Amino acid sequence: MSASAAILDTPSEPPSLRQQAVLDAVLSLIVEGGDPLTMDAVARRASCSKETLYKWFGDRDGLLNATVRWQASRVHAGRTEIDALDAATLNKNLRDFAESWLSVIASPTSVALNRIAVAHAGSHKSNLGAIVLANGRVAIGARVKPVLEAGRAAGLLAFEDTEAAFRTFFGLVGRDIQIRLLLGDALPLDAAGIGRDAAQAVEQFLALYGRANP
Amino acid sequence: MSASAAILDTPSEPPSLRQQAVLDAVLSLIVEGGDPLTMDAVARRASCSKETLYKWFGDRDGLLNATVRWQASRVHAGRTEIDALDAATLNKNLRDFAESWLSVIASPTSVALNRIAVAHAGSHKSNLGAIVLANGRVAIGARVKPVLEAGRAAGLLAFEDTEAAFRTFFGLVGRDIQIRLLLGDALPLDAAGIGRDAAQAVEQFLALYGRANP
DNA sequence: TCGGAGCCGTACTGTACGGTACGGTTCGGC
DNA sequence: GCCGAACCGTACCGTACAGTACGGCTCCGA
Repeated sequence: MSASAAILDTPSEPPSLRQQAVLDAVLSLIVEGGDPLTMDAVARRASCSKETLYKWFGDRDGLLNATVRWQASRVHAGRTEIDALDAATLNKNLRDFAESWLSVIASPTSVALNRIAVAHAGSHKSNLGAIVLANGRVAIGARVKPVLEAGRAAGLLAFEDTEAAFRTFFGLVGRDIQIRLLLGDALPLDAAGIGRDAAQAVEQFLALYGRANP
Repeated sequence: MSASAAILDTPSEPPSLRQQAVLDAVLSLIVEGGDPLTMDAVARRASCSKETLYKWFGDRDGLLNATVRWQASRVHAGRTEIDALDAATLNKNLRDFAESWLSVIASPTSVALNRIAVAHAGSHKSNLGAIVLANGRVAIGARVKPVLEAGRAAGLLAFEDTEAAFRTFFGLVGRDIQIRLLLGDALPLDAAGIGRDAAQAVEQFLALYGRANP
């Protein structure tokens, strides 16, 4: 484990439109929470028969798997251009990453999906946790690290180990937010707050790893 | 929510020795993971009857609740003395906190218990998540913050908001570790590594918040 | 117009598990 | 030695839910 390909093994073909609708139904049920996610409930919500669910997704686990992948498939934001990196651009890029990451982990969908994956990781079989990890922490790492390295190449940052630098950044941004949300803490977090938090995290990161452009 | 008393409402009397043995059986089953925690399994492991379980703990939720509390009750480490705080002592105190916190979140017991609590927080009722939070993040906060404030009083640290400073410390120490472990990532983390990580986190924290003693 | 594929809705089966009931045993008080 | 309380082991009940079966509808291609 520990990282992996972007989408992770057993790619399978993408879901048809109807299947996407079913997966969206699953997502809506997951986010609503409350009653436990049953196949009956999914079939009812998606207006399809259970037989079809089993035909398309194999079993309950397969359905969850497909749902997590489906959600993951529409997160990946556009790649950022990184050349001619000056201090302001670096700062802005990092702030964007921080904001988008905070927005993601604070979203009800992310919280609900992570809860499912965490619970699943306990009674193992299948790799929900790995999928979530690959599309969360690992994906953002893959996008931030090139920026960090570009910053170093431009003489704006100083560090030895890119991974270590990224993990520090990750920690400064996320702090206790994700675990608190997962545990049900009602953490107030609006867009303005996220903006402020992101800016502070970047500032702190630059204080640790930045150096005046020589 | 958001913080709370040390043990959280409905204190009830402490479990008897026999009851403690039962709760330890629950813990061992939880940590072992694998098959889902059933009342039959608990009764078998603890060599007691299900009737007794229900008599003592009410229902499955009550048993989980008591288990989490029981585990929490034996974590609280001794209070540290904080007067005559010089730079070396502050450094050592923070490093101790960081190490002990990392050791906790990396322990199989913590991981398993947090998984249960996270899963529970989804389909709410009862406050497992709040209990875990109160005895984890909040408890360590309550112990670290006085040290931070003593450091500030001694002119070693500079910050406005103690809570904010602590959250930064928390983020620098924990980074992505807890979420990765919860999601089942096989993160290698031995005592030596924890020591190194803790030292680095403290160093970074002091770089952000420290100031030369005037 | 027909046949068949795909799917919906619903009814059904099997089983795992939470919770209860009860007989048998141990043990402390009298 | 006797009684009752606490508790163990096991059997039992009810239900919720994963997974299956099937009849009927729709749509498409021949």
